[in-house]
Amino acid sequence: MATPTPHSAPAGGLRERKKQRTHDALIRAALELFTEQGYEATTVDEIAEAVDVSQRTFFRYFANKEDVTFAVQEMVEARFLEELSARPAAEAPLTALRSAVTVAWDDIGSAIESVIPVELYMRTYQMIESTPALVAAHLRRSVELEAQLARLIARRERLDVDADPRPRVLVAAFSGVMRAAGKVWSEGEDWSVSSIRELTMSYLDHIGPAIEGDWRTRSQSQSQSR
Amino acid sequence: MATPTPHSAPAGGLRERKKQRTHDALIRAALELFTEQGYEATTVDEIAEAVDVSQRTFFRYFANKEDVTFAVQEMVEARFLEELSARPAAEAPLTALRSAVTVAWDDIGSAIESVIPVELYMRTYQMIESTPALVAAHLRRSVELEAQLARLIARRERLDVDADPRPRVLVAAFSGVMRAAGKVWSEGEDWSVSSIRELTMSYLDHIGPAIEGDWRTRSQSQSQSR
DNA sequence: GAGGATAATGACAGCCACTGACAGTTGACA
DNA sequence: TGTCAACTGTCAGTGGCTGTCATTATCCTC
Repeated sequence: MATPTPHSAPAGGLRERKKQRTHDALIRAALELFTEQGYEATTVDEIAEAVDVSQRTFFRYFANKEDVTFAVQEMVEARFLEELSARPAAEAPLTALRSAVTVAWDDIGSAIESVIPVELYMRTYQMIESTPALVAAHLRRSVELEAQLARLIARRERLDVDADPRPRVLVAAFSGVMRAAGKVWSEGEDWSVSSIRELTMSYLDHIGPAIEGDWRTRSQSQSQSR
Repeated sequence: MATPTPHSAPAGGLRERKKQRTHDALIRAALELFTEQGYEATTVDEIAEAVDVSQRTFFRYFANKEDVTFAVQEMVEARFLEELSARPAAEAPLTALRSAVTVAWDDIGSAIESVIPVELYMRTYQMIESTPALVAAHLRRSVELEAQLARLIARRERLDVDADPRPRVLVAAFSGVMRAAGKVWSEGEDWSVSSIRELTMSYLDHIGPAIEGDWRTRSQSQSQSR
């Protein structure tokens, strides 16, 4: 269903291209169905049928129902990691993380547009946050990402991840804050990219001050009422 | 299998006690089987059979296979929350969290001994950390706990969780650090309670300093090589 | 451009987690 | 002791996921 529209000539032979098309079509169909009628209410058979392949074929492309849900997310993460690696060594660790996030959000469109529209990605994100089974999967994936981040940060700072706990500690705090921002965004009403971008940034700004002890001298905090 | 040994007279009538016994027996059987032969390699039928009830009955006690895995964990968390609520208002937020953790670890025995030996709990913890499906579930549960913690902290500090991001940010960072410690412990060789207790404390000590920028002036860090 | 090697797919059977429905059993309590 | 309500077992069925094998489609070589 729907013309695949091969933008620029995709690499590889016919076999390769066909595979890519089925792969992307499965993602599109799955996310469309998930966001419309819910994750659990959608069966793998439905997805397969929408793309006109057998259920068995679906499982040859994706190890399980969860995997197809996070396929796009994975592309975004790859972009983020790439950007982080490219940050100048002079930047402080937290600053580098923050900058990489900024860049990742800024060109999310170009990173995924060949597969799905950004708007569907945003809707998917919201659906994930409101589906317990997917929240769990999302978190597990985050933890795996954290491990990579910690290694990257450690390398930048010429530290040994196993000998010095600081990279892991920083990354854990960073990720926690990112998740908190994502959750608040998903419960809000502004589903735009800029919205989550701004929210993320402001949350990151609190990471330092929030550790200190005397909160009774209320210094800042913008209203985040939902 | 095995005598249930009702220590002190458990409350309620016979029906109540019988239910409690089945409940605990299912947990024991499940954790024993999981830690011996692996989570995925153990079927619900096996667990039910070990306790001599039908599979259907298992699902009347636990919503799913995951739930039985975390039943004990839940008791420990309840203990932790209780302790946090009891901390004096004068303590700084992070200090209160840290103290509550200390206490929780200190009397973990008394909290769970009526159901399983601490040693089995420790083995279960390791199994969870090395089983992807359970890691995911564990994380989702952590997030739910975080929400409660944030509310508690906000109350202590007389803040509105929805208006001021700091409680959530602090708790996110705290939880991230706790998880990092738990993971490192599970990959190590010392399976004792004191071991994870110490590791947790030392990780928490890094939460402040790790945020700062200049890591090249290596100040501390004990060897955590595995 | 025919034909064999190889990769992708479909069809089918089967396992396991989980659920709904209904009937049988057992503890609670008048 | 009899009645009610709670608890349990049995059975049938759904959906995620896997192994196997025959079939189809692309690729590559001559």
